[in-house]
Amino acid sequence: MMNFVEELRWRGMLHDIMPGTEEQLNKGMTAGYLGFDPTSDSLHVGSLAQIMTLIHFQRAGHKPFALVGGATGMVGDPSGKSVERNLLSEEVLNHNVSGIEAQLKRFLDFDCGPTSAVLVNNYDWFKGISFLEFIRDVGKHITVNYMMAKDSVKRRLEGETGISFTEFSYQLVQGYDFYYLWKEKNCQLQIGGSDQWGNIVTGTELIRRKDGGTAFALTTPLIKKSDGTKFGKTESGTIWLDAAKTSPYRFYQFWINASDEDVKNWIRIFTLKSREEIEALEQEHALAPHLRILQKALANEITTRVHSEEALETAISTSEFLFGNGSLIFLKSLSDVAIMNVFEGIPQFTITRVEFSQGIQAVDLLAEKSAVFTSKSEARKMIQGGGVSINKEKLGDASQVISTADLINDRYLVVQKGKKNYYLLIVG
RNA sequence: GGGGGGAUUCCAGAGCGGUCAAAUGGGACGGACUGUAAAUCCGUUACUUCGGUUUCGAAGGUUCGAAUCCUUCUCCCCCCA
Repeated sequence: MMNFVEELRWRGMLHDIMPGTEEQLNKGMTAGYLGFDPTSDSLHVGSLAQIMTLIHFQRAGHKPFALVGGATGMVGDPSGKSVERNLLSEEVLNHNVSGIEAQLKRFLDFDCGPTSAVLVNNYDWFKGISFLEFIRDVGKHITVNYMMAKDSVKRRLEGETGISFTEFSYQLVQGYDFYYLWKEKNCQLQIGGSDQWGNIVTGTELIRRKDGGTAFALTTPLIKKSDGTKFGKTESGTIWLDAAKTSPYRFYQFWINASDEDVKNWIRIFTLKSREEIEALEQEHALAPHLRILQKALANEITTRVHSEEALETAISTSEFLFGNGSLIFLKSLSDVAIMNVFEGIPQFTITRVEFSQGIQAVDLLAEKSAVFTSKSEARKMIQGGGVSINKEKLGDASQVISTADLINDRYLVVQKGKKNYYLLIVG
């Protein structure tokens, strides 16, 4: 059985750990939990690091609880926030909780005997607790002085905007989660991101003061990018785990585009590859960096885990088609639905078949019938500059006539403005 | 209230009667190179049926001809009260 803490340590996934935690884990199977915030109906690549932590936890022979914050989500965690958050409606929250639960089920093993993962929603135990009960049974054990000393609270007290009682009490609510799971499920460890340390410690403190019990804490570092920008975001937005929000192709591209510097950290965090495997890959990568061996290894494993083997293959062939010398044969082999998938998020224009049937000059097609270009001269200039391709073939002449014979699957035309700007023209 | 300066094509900023669709720099976009990177180099950067057409704060005027001269208006900035 592997040593969980040691595993996190070499992967660079350990930020802070409470004394005694490692000893407890080495004693034998320990139950631990990690909470997910239902601020959206899907998890994103940022949450993926937490999921990986739980996967390692289970692989190390421990019992993971994945908690979805149906209750805490109603309150709002002030950690890392400089202003008061907007409350989500119950309806949205329920929707988000079920979306996240469905995703979490993919990653952990829920049927493997004693170390089976368990999914819990803190709303289940909070819904029965009255306000008076809570402030008598929980609030009594923690002083306001203690709560105010927390960084997340302190910063808000010093700031201009202040903090509502609701967000102020958040740490108690999360602290009670830990107490409840400790008491009812023998859950002795809470894992979280480094910003959660304060909240977790309130939990261990509550367990100590209320029942004289011992519980442990472990946090993972914030994932950084070498260029200083935020991890998990691109120009086009957050990278979600939900295929409907971020297509597997985009997801795959996100990892493929990792810089050499970042990929060395990320491959440790987001894959289950062993130290030896990773070091071997790194050596191979160093010999031929342009092959992007590390990025590919990372993207392949993670796309398969989050989506599927088939999704990965489509993502690879899509990437080859769009960036490499991928051929039209790939596109021609796809169904209409699959084509729409490949071109998801790419500007599309529809042209009537009548207009198209007698043939159309390239300039008119691109500037008049579609909005690839805003004017004909612009289109003409770029064609002359060698910057426009139709169906992967460079357009040599602006007056070239495009007709039905050029269509892919008798419906589509793939237009490229420069290398990276794709447009899909659909003849309908 | 008095005096002065300015408004130019995405931005900054030249031009001061024809040779100006307007220098130059930046940005953006394309090409080459490359690792779907950075740097570098090259090109494009009002519209067009390639004949022309509409642009230089707005409206008028002078002139064969105006971004450039005159008048009025609008808006900015500075100095003195």
